[in-house]
Amino acid sequence: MPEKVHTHFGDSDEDSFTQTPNPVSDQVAGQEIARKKRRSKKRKHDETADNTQPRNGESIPDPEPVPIAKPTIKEFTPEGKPGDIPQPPPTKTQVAKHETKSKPKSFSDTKTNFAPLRERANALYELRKKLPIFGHADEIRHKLRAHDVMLLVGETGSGKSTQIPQFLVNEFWCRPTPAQIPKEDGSTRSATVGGCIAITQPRRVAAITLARRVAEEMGTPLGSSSPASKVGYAVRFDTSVSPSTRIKFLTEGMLLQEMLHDPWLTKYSAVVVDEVHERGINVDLTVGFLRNLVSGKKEGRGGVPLKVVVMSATADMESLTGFFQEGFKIQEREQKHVSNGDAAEKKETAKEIAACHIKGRQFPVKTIYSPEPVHDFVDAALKVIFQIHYKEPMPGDILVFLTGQETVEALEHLVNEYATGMDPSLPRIQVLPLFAALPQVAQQRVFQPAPPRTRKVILATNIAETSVTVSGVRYVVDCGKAKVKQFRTRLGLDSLLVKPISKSAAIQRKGRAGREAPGQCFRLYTEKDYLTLDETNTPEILRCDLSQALLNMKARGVDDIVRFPFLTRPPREALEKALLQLLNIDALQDSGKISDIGLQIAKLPLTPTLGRVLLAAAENGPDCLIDVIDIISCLSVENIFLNTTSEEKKEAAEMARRDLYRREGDHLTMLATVRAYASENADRKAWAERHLVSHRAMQSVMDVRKQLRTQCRQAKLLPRDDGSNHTSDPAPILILQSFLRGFGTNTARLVPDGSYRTVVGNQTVAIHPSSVLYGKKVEAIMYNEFVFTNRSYARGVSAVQMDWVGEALAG
DNA sequence: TGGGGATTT
Repeated sequence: MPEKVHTHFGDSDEDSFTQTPNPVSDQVAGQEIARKKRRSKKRKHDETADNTQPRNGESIPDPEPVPIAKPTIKEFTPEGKPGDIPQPPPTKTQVAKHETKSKPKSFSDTKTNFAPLRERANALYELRKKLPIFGHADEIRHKLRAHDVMLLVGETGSGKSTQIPQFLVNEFWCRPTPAQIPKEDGSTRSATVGGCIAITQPRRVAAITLARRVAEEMGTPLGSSSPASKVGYAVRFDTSVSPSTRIKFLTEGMLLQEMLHDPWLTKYSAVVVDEVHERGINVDLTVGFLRNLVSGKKEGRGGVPLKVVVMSATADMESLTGFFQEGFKIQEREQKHVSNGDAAEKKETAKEIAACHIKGRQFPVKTIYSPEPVHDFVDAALKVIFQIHYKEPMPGDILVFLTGQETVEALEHLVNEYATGMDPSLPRIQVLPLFAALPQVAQQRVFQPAPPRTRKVILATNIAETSVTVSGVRYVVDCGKAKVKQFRTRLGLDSLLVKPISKSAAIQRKGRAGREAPGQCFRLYTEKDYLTLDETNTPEILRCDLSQALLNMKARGVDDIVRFPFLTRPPREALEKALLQLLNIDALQDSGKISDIGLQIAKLPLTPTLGRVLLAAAENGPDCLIDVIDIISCLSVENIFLNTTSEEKKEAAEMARRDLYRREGDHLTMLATVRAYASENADRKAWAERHLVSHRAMQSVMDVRKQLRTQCRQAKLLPRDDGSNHTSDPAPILILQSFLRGFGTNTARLVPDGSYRTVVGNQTVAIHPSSVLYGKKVEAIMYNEFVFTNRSYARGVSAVQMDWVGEALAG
C-alpha cells in the first residue's frame, strides 16, 4: 500500500516536488529582496549592515545558523551582567542546610538561595552572549536615550523578548523619578513616576515562561517568592510581583486593565510591546493608547517621559513608523496653536522614531511547492508525508498544518492505515494530533521524544503556528489554509470559514522546520498561489465584534471614537454597529458618553452583553445572580462538554450526562453541571471524567466564578458572606429573563414549517447539534452565538417565551 | 449532526 501512495505521487511530477526550489522561485525571492533593499535605503535612521540581508529567510543559502553579529564593544557595562543586583553578603544562613528550601518562603529563606541563583545566572550569561541581539545592546541603549519610541524587528530566535528589558533596566531614565502631578483643583501632589519596565505578550504562558527565564538570567528570585525579586509577571488569575519588581511581563489584556486604573502608567518608565505582528485586538488598542501617551503632554506623569519599544518578528516598519510619527505631528500642530514654541525645537530628536533590525537565528529551510493546484489537501498531505518518510534520513519529525479537528482526525486515520502496510525495515511512524480542544494529556504527548527508530508526524491546526513549539521538526507540510472567524456586522453573525493563509503565516509555518537544523517545507499549493496570498494576516480588529473594545475606550475617557489612533481603522459601519449595541444594553447614554451601567460593565472581565446580563441578574436578587454567575462562567471559557466523535461515544455521553441535562436548554444545563461539580468534594477530576466533562474547562470555570463573585461582592451586588452555601433551587424564569436583557436580539421563533427565524432580521437559523435542545421544537429560542459554518447555527440555546422576548426588546 | 487560535483588577 505505501508503495502505491509513493508511486502515485511520483507519477504526477515527482521532480517538481522533490527538487530544490525552482528558478522561478529564486527569481521572485530575489525581486522581493531587491524591493526590500530599495525600501530600506529610504529610511533615514542608522542601520546596521544586517538590514540589507533577506529578512524572511526565503532563500538564505547559509548552511549554518546565521552568524552572530560581533559585539560592538569589548567590555560590557556592569548593567548588562548578571549578579549586579544587590547581593546580600554571605552570611551563616547562606551556607545553612537544605531544609530551609522546603520551608514556607520568607525573606531570609530566599536569601539563602541567592548564591545558587547567581551561579546559574553566570552560566546562562555565556549563552546570552551568543544571542544575535547581544551585540546590539549598546546601540539599543544609545537610541533609546535619544528617542522615546523605538521599533525593533527581531526575527525568531534573536533573543529580543528576554534581552531587551535587561538591556534597559539600569538606564538612567529607568529610575523612579520624583514628580509633581497636577490635581484637578490646580494644585499639585508629589509622586514617584517610573522605575519599572512592562513587557506585553499576547499569551499567558509566554508571559510566565519569559519572566521565569529572565529572572534566572538575572540571578533573582521570581515574582512574589521574595521581596527582593526584580522580575515578575501578571496574567489573569496569576500575578507574581514583589515590591522591588523592575521588569514585569504581562498579557496585553492585563496592561489594558491596568490602564483603566492608571491611565498614565505611572509605575512604568518603559513599555515594551512584543509580538505586534500577530495583531490581536488587544495589541492594537495598546499601541493606540501608548501613542496618545508618548505624544501627549504627560501631565499625569509629571512630565516624565515614557519610552515605548514596539517589537515584531515581521514588522511592517513603514506603517508603524508612520503611525507614531502621525501622533507627534498632531501634537506639534496643537502646540503651535498654543505657543510659538521654540521649546518644541529642542525636543525634536526625542520625537523621531528609532529603528533597529536584529537578525534571527534560524537554519535555512528549502521550499518545495506543489506543481499543480491541490484539490484535496488531506490526500496530498498523506502522499507527501510518506514521500518524506521514505526519502529523508532520520532524525527529522514532520509537522503538518491542517485546518481543524476534522481534517486532523481524517488524516490521522489515513496515515495510521498506510503505516501498517509499510516495509518493516523502515523506521516506524508515530502520528500525533494537536489541536486546542484536545485534552491536555494528549497534547503533552507531542513533546515527548519519539521511541527509537520512529518518526513523529504531528498533525496540527494553527495552534502550532504561534502558541505551541514542537522540537525535533525538520519537515513542514503546509496546506495553505486555516479556519478564520469573521464577524459580519450587518448580520450580527460570526462565520468560521476555511480561507487561504497570508504570506507571513506561510513564512511562519515554514520557519517551524528550521529551528534546530536545516529543513524543508512542502507547500500543498503552487508558487503562483503563494504569490497571490495577502501579505499579512487580517488584523483581528477588522474581524471581530467591536463592542467590548469601544466600551473599554469609552471607560478610559475616549469619547470621540473617530479620533482614536487605530493602527488599522475599522469600517465606520462596524463602529456604528458596536455603538448601537452598547446603547441597546444601556452602557452608553444617548449623548454617547459612558453610563454608570457601562462603567460597571467595563470593569468586568466579560463581553458587554454578558456584563449586562450579570447586572440584570443582580436586580433579581442574590440567588439569581449567584446562578447566573455560574452560567456566565461556563460561557466565557471553552466548551465544558468533551467532544463526542463517534456515535458510541455520543450515546455514552448522553447516558453519563443524563442527570445534568435540563429541558429548559443549555443555560440551565450548564448551571446544573457547575453546581454538581462544585459540590463534588471527593474527586472532581474523576467526577468530570465520569460525566465526559472537561476537567480543564471546569477548573477555568471555577476561576472565573471566583473572580466574578469577588467583584460582585466588592460592587455590593452580593452580600459579603453569601455564595458558598447557596442551595436553593434555581429559578429558571428569572435566570432566562436576566439573559434576555443582554440577548434580546439573539432570539428566534418557531415558524409553521418547523424551522426557526430570527426575531430581528427574520433569518433562518438552526439549533446547533451540540445543544441539548437540538432537534427540539419550542415556541422561541434565545442563543449566545449566531455562527455560520456550513449553515447558520445558534449555539448556547435555551427555550424562552415570546412575551419575555417582547418585554426585553421593549426595554 | 459539529467546535481556527488567543485574552480580561
